[in-house]
Amino acid sequence: MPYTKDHKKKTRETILESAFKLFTLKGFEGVTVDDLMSESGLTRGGFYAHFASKAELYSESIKYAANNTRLANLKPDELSSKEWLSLLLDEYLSVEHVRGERVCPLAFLVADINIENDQVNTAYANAYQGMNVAVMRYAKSYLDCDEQDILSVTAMIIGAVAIARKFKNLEAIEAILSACRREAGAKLGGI
Amino acid sequence: MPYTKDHKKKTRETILESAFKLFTLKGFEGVTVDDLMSESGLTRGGFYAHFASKAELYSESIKYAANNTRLANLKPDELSSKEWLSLLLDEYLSVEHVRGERVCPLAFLVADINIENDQVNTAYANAYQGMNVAVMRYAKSYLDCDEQDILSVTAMIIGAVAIARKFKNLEAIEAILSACRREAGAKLGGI
DNA sequence: ATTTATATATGATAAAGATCATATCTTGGT
DNA sequence: ACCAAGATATGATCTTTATCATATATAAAT
Repeated sequence: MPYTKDHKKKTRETILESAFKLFTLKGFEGVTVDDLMSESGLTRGGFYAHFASKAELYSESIKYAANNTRLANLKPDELSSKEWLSLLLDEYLSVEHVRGERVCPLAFLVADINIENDQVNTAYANAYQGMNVAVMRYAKSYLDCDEQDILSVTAMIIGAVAIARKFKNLEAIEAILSACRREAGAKLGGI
Repeated sequence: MPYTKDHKKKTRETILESAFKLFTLKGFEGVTVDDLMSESGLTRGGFYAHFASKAELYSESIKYAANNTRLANLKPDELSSKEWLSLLLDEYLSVEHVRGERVCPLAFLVADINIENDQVNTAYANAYQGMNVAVMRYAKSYLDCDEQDILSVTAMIIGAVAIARKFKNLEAIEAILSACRREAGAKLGGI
């Protein structure tokens, strides 16, 4: 038995992290298998030992990222509901997020266009639903709101970040972000 | 002088329309020059007589579409401000829109990923600003609102449509659309 | 009808990139 | 130290596609 027991699993996760980073920044077609493996310190040869195809990696990386956000994995009671939501909005609607320093696939891949690929779209749709469930849970704890309120907030913040990325002008970016920060905060009980 | 005077201009517009349709449905990388020209009833040969590159066509098609929407070109007084905005929201947040039967490039191309291409991003950013100016003009006529209100509404409806496209389930699509329809209507003075 | 500038089509080129077949390396167990 | 299973690298292959060079078609003006 060569290599340590979970060496391959570790490598797989390294690739998933590279994939998440590169795909969110450049999109499915903007990244080659060579790029992905270089980013992981490897070469293209081993790739197919880990994933059946580039498309499979793409959808897996969305799932992986959705399950590994800091905010989704806080210890219970580490933050109050209001603090959690407030932090979410602050981080989501930040210039750093738009610049890609830490990213959410929902905003970055919202229209990366492999529309025909069910696997990918389903991964996206599930991640979006997951986000709404999380937000809803926190919001319900102190606010009288329904599912529609939450959907409209998440659509807005995802839209805001995706749109803001198109701008080079920092003022324009900040205008979009702060507008949506204000509205989303108001909608979530004045946070 | 062969061909009628504006034959080439007409052809150019035909290509722009095909480009708009195909790019919005399939994204930049999802469409080949052959596809574009076939859709226009032509072949790839003539393409470079009209556009310097595929990327140039892409940004031109965004501009073209932004200037040729029905709602942007209504005769003055054909609709009241409230009617105009209400129609915008209804059409924007419709299942038909999500299905691609008539599309807005802002929602469909929001993250089509040629991030590095300034020409393309600038065309997008300008189209977005144009949309906000139009919405603002109508809203201001009967409502006390600021630029932030408008930005948050446009970010929301663009985000909603882009996200909804990822879903196959009609109920999920309608849930997102109607949630945002309600919020956007409320934000714009209860339309 | 012929000419000819203009527009379009056909075929070639060349590069990129996903995937695969084969070779080589790694390291836990002996 | 050595072996072998497991992991990774190297070097094709084959397809797709943007772009270009060249040939052909079109129709306004004569």
